[in-house]
Amino acid sequence: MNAPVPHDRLKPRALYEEVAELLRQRIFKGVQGDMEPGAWIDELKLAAEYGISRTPLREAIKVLATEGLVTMKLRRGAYVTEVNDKDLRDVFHLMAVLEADAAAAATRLATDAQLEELQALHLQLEKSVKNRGEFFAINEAFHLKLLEVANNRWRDQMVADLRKVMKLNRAQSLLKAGRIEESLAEHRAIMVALEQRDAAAAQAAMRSHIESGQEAAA
Amino acid sequence: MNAPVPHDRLKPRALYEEVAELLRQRIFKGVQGDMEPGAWIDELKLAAEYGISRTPLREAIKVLATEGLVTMKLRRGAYVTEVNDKDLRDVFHLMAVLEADAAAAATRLATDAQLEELQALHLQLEKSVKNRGEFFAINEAFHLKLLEVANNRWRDQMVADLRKVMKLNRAQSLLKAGRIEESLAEHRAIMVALEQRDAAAAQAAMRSHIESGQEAAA
DNA sequence: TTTCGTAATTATAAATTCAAAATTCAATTT
DNA sequence: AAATTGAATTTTGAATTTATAATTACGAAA
Repeated sequence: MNAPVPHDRLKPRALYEEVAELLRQRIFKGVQGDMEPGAWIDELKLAAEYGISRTPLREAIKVLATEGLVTMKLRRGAYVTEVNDKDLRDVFHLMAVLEADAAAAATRLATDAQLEELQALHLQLEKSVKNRGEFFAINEAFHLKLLEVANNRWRDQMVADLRKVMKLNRAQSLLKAGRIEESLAEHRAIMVALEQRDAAAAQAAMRSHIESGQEAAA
Repeated sequence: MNAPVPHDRLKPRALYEEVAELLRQRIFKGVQGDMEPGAWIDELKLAAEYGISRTPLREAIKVLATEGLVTMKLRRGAYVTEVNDKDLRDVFHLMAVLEADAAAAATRLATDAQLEELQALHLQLEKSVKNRGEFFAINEAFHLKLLEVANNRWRDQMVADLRKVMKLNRAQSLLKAGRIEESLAEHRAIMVALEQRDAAAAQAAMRSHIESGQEAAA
């Protein structure tokens, strides 16, 4: 009856999404040989390697193309877009601009309850200094919450795209010692500005927070 | 066997790109009945209508999904994202933030030659007040040139995506009389700030310029 | 020897086919 | 009569096949 499935796998996400994620990692981790910046993408080879057909692979490639990670040439295929240090700086800069704008918007839009939620997350963050993994998780939750309060789904999408690039590239966990305390201090400044509903201060604090993170990652 | 030859010549772009553009227009022009916000997308029907197979159609849908115009549900298909007035305001706001940032960056990065190019475009703009179509074309060229000078391809891509939404939605050509003169004055302010290499002034001028355009389009 | 043209090879784009999942409708049971 | 389960239909997701375009190589002619 039900013949044993040769390779049964839990598939929560769509296959092309999965593949897109794998490709992003290969691009940014820089698997030497193939998938390095400027290299043409061999559809057949990759499809064979992942054990899938070309269809979901091509769908994934098109998604990456709209994200700017690969460049498509008509009837020629796709090649990995070159992502150098300048690109990374540019991405960080946009992240700073967008999140700073979100912080400013949040000073106007946040309800008292939402401010308390942010405050609660901040307190959790203060308490998780020892646990690095937890710190990063809560940190991300804080930023996501702030974006939610700022209430602009188009900005959310943009930040998410930028985050994909940043998160995969490098570091993030390579933060030097002392950076966590710095980061906490910056978060405190952001919280103060939010609670005083000082848009300019919140914007400035968030911007310098992200730019500090950039330096720490370099 | 069946050789109806639906489309004969002139295919400069990829089919899925073409289809993506058609779908964008249908979404924003608001073809009543199908493709209105919230409506599920019938792949078979659309593919038949355009005389293509489902493959390029689905590729186009995925592109639109990463642009935020449609939302994909796993194993359920895609539906047209709802784009209401708030969305439009949000998009305009982000446009203002990003272009203002570009203007600020341009004050630092522009070479003298580039400033002259911008000045030349601005003069063309001044001279095209009578011809509305020409005015919009040169205006767009000016903004694109500024982005080029600001030199951040990730921002370019974001602005391009936002522009797609704005351009298709409506208005833009529905500018009320007198708006052109206003717009010119704002452009003059931007040019002055650029030539004085005053980042803050350029940023503020561009931001108010875009926000004025928003009001005019409302 | 070099250049232009044509043919062959290779890879991508699109269409068709196949499979899997979800929704709907009907039937049976409580 | 209502609710739940199961089967059938509909629709999406993936694989395979077919067609088309581009590049390269080979040959002939200048």
